[in-house]
Amino acid sequence: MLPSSTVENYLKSIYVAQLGLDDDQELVPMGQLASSLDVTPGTATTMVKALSDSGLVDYAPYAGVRLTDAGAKLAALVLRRHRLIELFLVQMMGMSWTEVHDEAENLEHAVSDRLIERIDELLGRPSVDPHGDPIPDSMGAISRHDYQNLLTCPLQEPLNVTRVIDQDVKFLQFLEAQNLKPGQSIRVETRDAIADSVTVINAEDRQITLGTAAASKLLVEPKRP
Amino acid sequence: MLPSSTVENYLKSIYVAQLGLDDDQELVPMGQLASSLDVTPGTATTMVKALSDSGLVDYAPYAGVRLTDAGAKLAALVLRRHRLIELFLVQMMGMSWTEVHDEAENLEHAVSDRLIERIDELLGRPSVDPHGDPIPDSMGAISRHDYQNLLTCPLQEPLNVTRVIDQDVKFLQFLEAQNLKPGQSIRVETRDAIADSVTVINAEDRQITLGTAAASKLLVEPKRP
DNA sequence: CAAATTTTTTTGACAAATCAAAAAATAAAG
DNA sequence: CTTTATTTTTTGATTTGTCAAAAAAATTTG
Repeated sequence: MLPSSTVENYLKSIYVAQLGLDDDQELVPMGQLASSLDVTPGTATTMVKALSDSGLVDYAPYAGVRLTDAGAKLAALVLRRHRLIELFLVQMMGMSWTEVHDEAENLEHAVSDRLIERIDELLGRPSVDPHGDPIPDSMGAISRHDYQNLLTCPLQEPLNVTRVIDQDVKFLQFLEAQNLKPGQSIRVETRDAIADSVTVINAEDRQITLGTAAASKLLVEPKRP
Repeated sequence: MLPSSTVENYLKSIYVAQLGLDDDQELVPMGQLASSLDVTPGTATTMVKALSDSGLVDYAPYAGVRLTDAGAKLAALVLRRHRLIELFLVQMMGMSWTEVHDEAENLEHAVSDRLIERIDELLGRPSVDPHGDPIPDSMGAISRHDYQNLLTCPLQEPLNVTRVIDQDVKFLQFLEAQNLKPGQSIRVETRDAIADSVTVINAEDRQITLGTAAASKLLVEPKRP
C-alpha cells in the first residue's frame, strides 16, 4: 500500500532529525519528532508504533525512533520530490527561493513518479535545491557533504555560501537582501563568543553582523577548493 | 475553513453532473453522484448532508442535490485548477494529453492560488484545456459553448473537433491515432441509426467508424464559422 | 539517593470518510 | 392500485489521525 502524506511527513521528519543527530545518539527522541511535526507527543507515539508495525521504523519505548532501510529509502524519495519541486518552482516557474518551501510541502505528496522524472530531466538531473540541500537520486541515495558553518570556518578567507539550514521565509528574505544566498561569495571577518556574534563581509564589501544561532545556519566552503 | 480534497471532489462531481443534466431536471440523483465518485450511495448521502450544513449544496432527500452559488464557485475553481494543470503539463512539461488527467486529479488539491496564477500567466490566460474543456476564470465564471456532437452535427461538411467528453486513456489514445484530437479537421460521412454507427473522414481522408456512444463524446463546430 | 521535574506513554474521546447491510421511500409493472 | 423492483436513507462499524489529560517511566536536582 502506498504511504499517506501523514506517513510521508513522519518519515521525512525522522530522516531529517537523524541527519542532525549528534554522533553519539542514534535515536530521535519522541518529543523532538512531535514538535517538528507540530503534534502532541501522544500522537507521535501512536503513529510511530504504527510505522514500526509497518516495518518503516525501529521504535524503542522511552528511548526514541530510527528509520529502517525501507523507511529511509521512502523518506529520501519524499525529500527528492520536495527538493526537485523547489528547484523547479524557482528555475522554471520563476518563483522566489524564499517561498517555494511551503508550496513544495504540499506538492511533494501529489506528484507522480512520472512527473518527477520529467522534472528531473528538464532540470538536468540537479544535485542540490535552491537552498543548497542535496537531492537524493531516484534510488534514494543522497550525497553527504560535510560543509562548515560560519562558526567553524576559517576567518578572513574567501568562502562560498553553499547551503542554508532554515526554511523561514523572513530569514531567507533577509539573506537575499544581504547577498548571503547560496552561491554568493563572502568572508568571515570576526567572531565574538562573548557578544554571541559573527561579522561577515558580502560580495559588495558590506559588513553584516549575525547572532551565532543564525550564523550556524549558513554553510560554506572555501572558495575555489 | 478550507475544503478537504474529498469535499472538493464532491463539489466537482456535482458541478460536472449538473452541466450534463437534461434541461427538465435540476437535481443530481444521489446514485449518479455516488457512482461518479466511486463510493457507496450511503456514503454520498452522509457527505451531501454535511455539504448542505456547510451551505455548499441544496439537498432534497430522495430527490437529489444541487450546488449553491458558494458551492458552484468553489467547484469552478477546482475545475480551473484541474484544467490549467492539464494544459500546463502538456504545454510546458511535454506530457501527453492522454495521460494528464490523472496527474491533474491529484495536483488540483495541492497547488496554491499563487502557483495557479503563475501557471495561468505563463500559459497566456488560456480558455480551454487539452481536451477542449473550458477553463473557468479566477472568479469561477465559465464560458458555455453549445457545441454539437457527431450525432447532431450536419453531414458532409467540414468540421473542427473542439472537445472530447471522456478522460479514458485508451479512448484518447485511439482518437490521437485516428487524427481525431481537438483542433483537427474532420467530416461526418454517414450515420446509420440501425447499425448504431457513424463514419467520419479525418484530415488524411481516412475513414473511421465509431459507435454512437463514442461519437457522442466528440464535440465539433463548423469549420470557419 | 530521595524529591522534583521532564519526557513519554496510555487512555478515552473525537472528527472525517468510508462500507455493508437493513429499513424506508419512490418508481415501475402488471 | 397493489405488487415488485429500484433508489435512497439509516444504522452500526471501521480506519486514520488527532487531542487532552492521567499515569508511568526516566532524568535531573538538591
